[in-house]
Amino acid sequence: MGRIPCCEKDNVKRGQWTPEEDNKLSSYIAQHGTRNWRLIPKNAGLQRCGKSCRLRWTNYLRPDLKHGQFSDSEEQTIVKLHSVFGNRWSLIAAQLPGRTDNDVKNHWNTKLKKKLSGMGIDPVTHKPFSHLMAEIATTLSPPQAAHLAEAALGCFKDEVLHLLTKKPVNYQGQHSAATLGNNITDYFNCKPEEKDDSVSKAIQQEPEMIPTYRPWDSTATTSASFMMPYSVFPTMPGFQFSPASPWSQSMCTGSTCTGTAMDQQSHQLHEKLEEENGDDSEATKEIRNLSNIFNSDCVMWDLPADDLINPMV
DNA sequence: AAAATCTACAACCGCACGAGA
DNA sequence: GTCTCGTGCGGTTGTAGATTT
Repeated sequence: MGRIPCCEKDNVKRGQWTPEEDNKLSSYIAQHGTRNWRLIPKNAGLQRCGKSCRLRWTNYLRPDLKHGQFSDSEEQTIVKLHSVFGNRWSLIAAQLPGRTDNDVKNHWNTKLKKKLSGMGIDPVTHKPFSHLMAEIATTLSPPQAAHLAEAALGCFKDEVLHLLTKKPVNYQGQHSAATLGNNITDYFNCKPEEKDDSVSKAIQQEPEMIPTYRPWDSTATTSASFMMPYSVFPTMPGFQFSPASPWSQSMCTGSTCTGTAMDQQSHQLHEKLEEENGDDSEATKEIRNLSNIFNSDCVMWDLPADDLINPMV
């Protein structure tokens, strides 16, 4: 025997709320409050389930709710808190005045999750994909690790193509990230039967390039040029993970991350970009944006307790 | 201009839990 | 202790509008 339903489903309206229904509900609650949701639709003259009324009120009609786009600081807060609490939307929303758990959840699922993925960060663990792969790879034999790397490459295909095509990489070096980018593009474009060899060839052709390339190097022009290699090829022979890419400064929780050194690198990168491209260039803005969103104080344990609107357990 | 696809967000569903009888 | 009820919560679905093809 299950629970009795909260209302008779045959007699209730479902779907979008009309302005008239909103008015009825709002004016009833203004007069009588929100006690006993089961009785509210009946007394307010609404053919709605009490639960539906409660959701409409809490997620949309409440006068203290904030409608509209999330600010950068709100997004930062969500990412910070999600890295600690996971999908505890109500906990996260409690720190954002005027936002509901539904708002936060929707924003996460539609925007922030993709944003993190596009930056090479696993939205579940908040670690760079490269760290996760490196961790997994330590338990695998070299052939298995190579297969894993290629499988991951396939997963990142869209993001990689976006990064590589959004801003043309313009670097005149034989051993460049751009060269690697071309090899990656070749990999995606080649026939399936050729793919087994293409990645390893790409790496073998540029073995000394990957560990020595630095984003603040004067030949670097875009974020795409250095984000890719570090995020996709950590398990490749001769490759050492560098925490220099913007997102790694805050989001990586591994032992390889050293905040002070990375702050300096980040600062150098900003200066370099501004010097080369101008303060308002798209590339500079993009780097600054990425760094600002996930700067070094973005981890939850760096948040001063006083900053929290509602105390956490 | 029309169809297809994508995006954002509102709404629903079912489960869990606490309070009170 | 247990049953019912009200509510909170997170996952999922539906859909309107925007964008792309």
